[in-house]
Amino acid sequence: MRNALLSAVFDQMADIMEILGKDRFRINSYRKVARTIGELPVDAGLLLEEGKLAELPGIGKSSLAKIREFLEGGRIGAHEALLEQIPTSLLELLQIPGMGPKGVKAVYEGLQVTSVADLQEAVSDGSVAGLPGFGQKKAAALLKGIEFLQASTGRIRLDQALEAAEMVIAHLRDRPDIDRIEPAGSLRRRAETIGDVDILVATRTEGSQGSIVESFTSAPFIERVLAAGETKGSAIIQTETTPVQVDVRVVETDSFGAALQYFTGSKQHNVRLREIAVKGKFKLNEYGLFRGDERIAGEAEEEIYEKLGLDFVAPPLREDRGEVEAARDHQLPALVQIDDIKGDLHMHTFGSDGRCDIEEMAKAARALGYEYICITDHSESSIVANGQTPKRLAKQIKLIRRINAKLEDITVLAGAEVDILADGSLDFDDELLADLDHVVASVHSGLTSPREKVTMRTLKAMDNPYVTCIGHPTGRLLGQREAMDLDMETVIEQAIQTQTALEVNANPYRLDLKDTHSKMAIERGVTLAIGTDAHSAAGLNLMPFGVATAARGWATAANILNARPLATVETFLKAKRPR
DNA sequence: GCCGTTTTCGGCCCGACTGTTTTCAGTCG
Repeated sequence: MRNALLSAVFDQMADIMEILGKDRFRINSYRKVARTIGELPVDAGLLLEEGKLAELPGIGKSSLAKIREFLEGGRIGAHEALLEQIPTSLLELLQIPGMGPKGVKAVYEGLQVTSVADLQEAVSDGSVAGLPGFGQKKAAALLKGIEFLQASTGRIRLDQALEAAEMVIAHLRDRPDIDRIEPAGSLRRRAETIGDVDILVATRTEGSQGSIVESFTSAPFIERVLAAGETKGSAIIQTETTPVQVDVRVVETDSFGAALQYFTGSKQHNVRLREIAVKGKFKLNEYGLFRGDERIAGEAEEEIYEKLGLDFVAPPLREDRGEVEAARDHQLPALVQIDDIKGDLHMHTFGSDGRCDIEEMAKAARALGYEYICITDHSESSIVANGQTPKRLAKQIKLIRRINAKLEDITVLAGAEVDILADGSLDFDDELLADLDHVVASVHSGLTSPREKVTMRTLKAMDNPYVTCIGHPTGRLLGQREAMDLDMETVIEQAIQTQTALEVNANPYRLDLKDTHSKMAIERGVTLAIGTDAHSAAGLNLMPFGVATAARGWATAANILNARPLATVETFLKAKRPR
């Protein structure tokens, strides 16, 4: 999609202007355009044609002209003019922790440093430490920063972030001087990937803040301490799978709510709130909401919103994607929650590449309080996943029926995850599919094909009267594989026309549909199915990641197929079949 | 560069930590 590229160009223009020392408000507006375009669930070119691009907040006349220039000619003159003013390699330096635009400018102008390698050398020979504003410590910190950058894998997945948070919380929890301890930041908002993990701690014990920070920075799992002050500690910790940066902030209990609000973000959401505060002659910071010197809210997060005239905004919505206006107008959705989920319609067993049998999955699902599950093993052409032949599937269907008759308190549906082949046809014929209760159709190969091709395959699969859901629609694997270039508008339209559900795959590698696509689908009236794609009984526990992603797409329980009782689900699954 | 139930001009969110400094700039979130 061109959006990502266009967004990167605006960000790069902002980066260059920062190094050049241009007006920061102007830079901010470029950043805002970059973010708006980057988050669009549909192609910017489409919106441009429809004349809707200029309606987006933060996109004015000048930005619109640049966007048009890019979409029509693949370039922006202003961007190229900026690029001519500095060596492009300088932009890499901005990635180094501790290196900002001013620092980049200083090493460039003072030492002719233009790359990370140059900087490393300049630190080693002592010349960086001699620059005005720099010194020995700063130089040493930069070297560490370069090492970190080179070792880091970038953003981490939700499950990895959760693991890091749990390690830190378990380490601190037993201190008697801690009243409350909770993850904040993008982890609390359940964003699809996490930069660093924020943990917020409340204490009412006088003078114990520094000691709490200290007990964090001296924990056994700490790899390197980045900063340690009276109220904030920052460190790299080693989890099972990856190093993670964790920030611990300690506040007094009576400002915990304000701090939780503040540190949960997002940054854009908070900016909106502080703007509202300023207009109402208040001041909002992490210590509370103030009118003059008087604190009028702070201990509870809910109070902050209430005093600002807003309904409480659940953390997954805090992205400045319309939630502030909706909170003001009392139009926020009642978000789907994990307790709404009544079943799981996507899982694998020994039948293909799962590691448990049908009964084990059913019992684990029952322990989760589910009414029903559906077994959806792979189809024949998924050879690496030990996909089932038609014969094996026919046998499995009988087995499922037998087990279902035996089990109490839970219904096991028979299904399959059927490959969508290169021409859009399916791996099983209709006769076999007709024997199933639920058919998840998924693309597993040729994900890098052009937009027309991957879209055609998906649309054609939905035309099949037995396909009840499209599994992990874009096929992305976070940090590993790009999403297919699906024409999501058309896919969503087809999902409505054919009464096919779209999956929100709950696996933290996938989260597919992602939040913005889920939102778009829900706005058009598509039914979503949150599936874990579990390959073992433990995999069923991934459901909360899917629920959070759907909630980030503004989903209510009514939008979610598997939040409905079994009878209603069965009606949906039969709706498109020939009668 | 964007934007307007106080504005088409004059604003545009807030504080902690660090290191280099004698009062603060840069970076980060």
